Amino acid sequence: MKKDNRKKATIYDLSMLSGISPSTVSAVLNGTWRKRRIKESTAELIRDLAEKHQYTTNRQAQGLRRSRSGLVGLMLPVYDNRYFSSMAQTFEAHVRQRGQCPIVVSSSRDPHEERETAENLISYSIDELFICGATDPDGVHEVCEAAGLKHINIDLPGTKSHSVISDNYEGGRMLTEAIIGRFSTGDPLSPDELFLFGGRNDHASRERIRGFRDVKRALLGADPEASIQPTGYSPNTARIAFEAFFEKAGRLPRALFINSSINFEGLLRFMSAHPHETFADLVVGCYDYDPFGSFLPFPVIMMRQDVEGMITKAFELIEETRTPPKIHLIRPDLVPPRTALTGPLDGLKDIV
Amino acid sequence: MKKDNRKKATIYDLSMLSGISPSTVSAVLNGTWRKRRIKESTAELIRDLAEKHQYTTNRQAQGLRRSRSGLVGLMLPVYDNRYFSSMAQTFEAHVRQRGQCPIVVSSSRDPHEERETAENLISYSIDELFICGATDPDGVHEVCEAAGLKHINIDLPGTKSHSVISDNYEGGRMLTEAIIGRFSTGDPLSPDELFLFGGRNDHASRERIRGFRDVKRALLGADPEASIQPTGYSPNTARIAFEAFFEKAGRLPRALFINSSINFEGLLRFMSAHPHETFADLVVGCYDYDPFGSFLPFPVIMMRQDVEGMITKAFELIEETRTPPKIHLIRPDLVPPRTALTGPLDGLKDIV
DNA sequence: TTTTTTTGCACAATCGATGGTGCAATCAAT
DNA sequence: ATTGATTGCACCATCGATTGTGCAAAAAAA
Repeated sequence: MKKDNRKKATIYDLSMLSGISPSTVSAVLNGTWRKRRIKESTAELIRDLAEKHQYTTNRQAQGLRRSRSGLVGLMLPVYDNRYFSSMAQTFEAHVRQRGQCPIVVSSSRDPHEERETAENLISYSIDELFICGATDPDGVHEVCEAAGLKHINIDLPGTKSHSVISDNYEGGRMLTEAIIGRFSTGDPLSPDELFLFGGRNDHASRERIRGFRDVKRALLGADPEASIQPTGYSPNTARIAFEAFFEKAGRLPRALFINSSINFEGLLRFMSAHPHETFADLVVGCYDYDPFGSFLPFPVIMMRQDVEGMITKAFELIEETRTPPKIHLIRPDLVPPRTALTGPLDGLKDIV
Repeated sequence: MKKDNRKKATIYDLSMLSGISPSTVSAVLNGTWRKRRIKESTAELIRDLAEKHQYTTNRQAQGLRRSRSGLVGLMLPVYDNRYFSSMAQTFEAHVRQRGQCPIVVSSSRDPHEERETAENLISYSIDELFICGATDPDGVHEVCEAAGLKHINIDLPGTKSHSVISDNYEGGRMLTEAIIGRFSTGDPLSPDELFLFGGRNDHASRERIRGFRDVKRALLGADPEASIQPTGYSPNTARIAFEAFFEKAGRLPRALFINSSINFEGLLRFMSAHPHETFADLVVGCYDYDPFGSFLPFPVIMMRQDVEGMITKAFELIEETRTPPKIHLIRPDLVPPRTALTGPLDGLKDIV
């Protein structure tokens, strides 16, 4: 059945076998054959032959010729948390639906690696690049621009191309309000009992902090400078910050605004070193949603960023290259404690 | 500074500009120039020119010529849980360290999509394929074999190529023992109070179930057939199973062996519909580790599969194509409740 | 000085698919 | 029967990089 195993059949093989020219074979197999006035019967013949020999087009060659590869890139800071992994999952679904091939890579929040990654993807002639959570979106923009590659920022905005991001200010407000709302009027929260941990000096953090402060001042009347503790996006630096606070104050604040689920993992590390009682009256608000995080032994309010909405909008906006760069805000959703939301996985078939 | 923006420089451009032949330019830029006896000064000249014009090699062309692309593929069932996302994260680190480009795609546990995905990746001339958690690894093997592509199974084994998987039997045993161990001799667990939920009829589930039953019989003296409830790998089918059980029995079992963190999400969904008290005396053992899952309000014992170990072994074994297919077992680790382990993210720099 | 060896590079074919162009053969119109 | 239009396909250059081969010029050996 199989002729020469090992090596894939090419249009030249099919050409030899059928006595039809390679260009005609190509036209039949890539769908442009009607335009080229190829006979139906000829097309039929070639299609059968292709099927029989399990022909698949060599995309490297195709990409070289067409100078587009069918690859669509997503650059992520990291994979390993539910926000970014659902980003990858959602992105992939969209790309595949368009008949293209998703290629997801991470760049570790390192501006230099971000540029290198972009260069690297470009060398594969990807057709579009979605830049998610980049530390230096404008740097990546330069690289894309120089290569004439369509691109768009997600999660963290740039100034030189369109961006689709969460409405972090509103999200910060909503989350802060919700945290404060957990405390009864009989036992109200004082301004120095609500702290924000995590994040760094990026657009998202700044906006969330702005929302946090505005609401805090409005509802609690004050907002001591010390109540903001940016720790970067790493579990460990967050853990250290919690430990330091605990060391100094003898306890955790009653209420915490945690700037990302990654930082929340820092709290977990802290928790593992301290008894349950330490968290008896704790209320946590966390930016980012994690289903397991929502069910911890203390109330955890989470902000679910609308990943589906962001990706959808990004696919629209990436086509629009003429208008000046704008930032498109997508509203995140407040998730009350003990809530298990459905996610991108729910779209899949259940096979038992 | 920039000459002709928009289009990337090629070796032909550099050739024109320098008056040196394309082949020499190519040799210099791909490192084979010593072998070709190119003068050091010529090489220098070309390298400078390349730098100045931001030359990067067109990998499509290179791949076409060399018939290898520098792409290494990882096929995942899904992204969106901590097991698979850490798999992606770890895989990516390994591939990049080898100077290649990772390309991660998911295939939704659908045998047909698995094959199509493999075909698709092959059409991009990927150099190797890591097949993770495939429903039909042997089907994918066929496709790879026909294309002469090196490949290896991870997480779920095939019979036709090497496989690196968790020691699911031992893992199942360890987890079951640990669950039973949580119950004091004063209030021992009876055989009909320990149930296994989740998974399906795949190698991993079968082995875990085998371990579960062996330990259960040994320690509890019996193992009613009904205590195994495979639900497939979806949160929702698991939720339904928990609801059904609760409906019938009026309560949950005191002890649960949950076959994957995905199924654990089904328990979360169940939890959100029931008050805290329902889970007051629950003990859960979950195959897969999720840091947040480890801190739920009841004791959760988790099995952390050694992703780093599996990937490392897989990279070794994928080279070994002569020996008959073997299954390599990697021992997973038992994670006690309230434990926050470090993960692949901890390797990254902390930038604040 | 002549012959041999080495150095340094250019030439051209090739990887597989694409698409502009050209040209017979068939068919229709005059 | 002649001209003109249409059909059906083959030819060939091209995308950018790689690599086997060939051949002058320079250096070394005779």
